[in-house]
Amino acid sequence: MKLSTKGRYAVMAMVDLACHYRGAPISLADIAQRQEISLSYLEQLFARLRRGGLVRSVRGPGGGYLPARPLDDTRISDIILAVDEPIRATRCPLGTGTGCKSDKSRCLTHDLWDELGNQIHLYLSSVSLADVCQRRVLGTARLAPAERPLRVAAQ
Amino acid sequence: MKLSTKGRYAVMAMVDLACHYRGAPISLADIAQRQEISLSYLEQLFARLRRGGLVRSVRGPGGGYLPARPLDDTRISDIILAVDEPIRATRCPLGTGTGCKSDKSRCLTHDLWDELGNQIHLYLSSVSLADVCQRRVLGTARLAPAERPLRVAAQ
DNA sequence: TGAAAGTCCGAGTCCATTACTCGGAATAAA
DNA sequence: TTTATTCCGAGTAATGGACTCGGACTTTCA
Repeated sequence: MKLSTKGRYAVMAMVDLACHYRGAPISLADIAQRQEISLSYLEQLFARLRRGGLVRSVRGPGGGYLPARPLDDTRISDIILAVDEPIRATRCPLGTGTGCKSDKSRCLTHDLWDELGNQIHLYLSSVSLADVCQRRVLGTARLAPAERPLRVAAQ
Repeated sequence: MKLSTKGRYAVMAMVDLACHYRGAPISLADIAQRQEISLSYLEQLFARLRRGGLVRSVRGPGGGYLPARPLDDTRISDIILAVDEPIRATRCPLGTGTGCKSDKSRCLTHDLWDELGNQIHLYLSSVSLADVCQRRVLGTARLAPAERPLRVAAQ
């Protein structure tokens, strides 16, 4: 789970789309203007989102993009995963369950990064587009841990 | 809280230092060899760690670095904060409590990133160097949330 | 039927950061 | 006084992120 501004742009755009969606497709030009993101860059992002099955597209005048799923069924983690490359294999391959490059002894910090990745994924998959549109975000941190609505993705 | 490979290198080095520390200073050359990080790069990282008060240095032959504090008192978040630049002010200034650039309506995703930053900091400040050295890392995720030892930094 | 509004696609550019290298100075132990 | 180390600043190569550009394709509507 990589965290770049690219992923943030994608989330901003998806949130904009979700919040303004009233049944008709929404054009990238609109989103570009509202969110102050360049149109061409948005095109790239939405190409990935479409391939990831998060949005549907309609071509021609009056066309644009629509959410492909119910808003409370699209999680923030889905968006970021669709847009960002899987982490690049540096010295210590984070995402992969495999051991580290130095075979001799297992990389001491490996478990740490693994677990951090889990935590991030856990949080981001507990928040849906609907949550963000309805400003139901900040509350989660304030709840007692037990009542926190963590819908963890199986996996 | 930025997450770069730079911060990961710093954590790897600090963990190496902590785990091998037996009272005598440890030279960067040793760490460089064990962790396969270039010596000069380590020098840069440790310059920051020293300025951040995380390590002490001893010059001359037999010299090197020592942890400045007890191992269970140095949290992973301290290391990353010491090494990484504060997040650069892009369109939506994450760390700052201020509003977003577009004054008209508050950036919809702002709270989300804020909260994610909290979550990351929360986790990384709940893990100490001692935890990593003694492989007490993976356990935390398995605990029920209530028993999770979250020592949140005041702030 | 054709112009216009939109998506689609690939290539290329610019820039900041990362991950280094290099050279040398300061310091302290042997 | 040699040598092992930290310290410091400057420079550099490579990488990836954040775009731009040009043009194709698709569909609506006048």
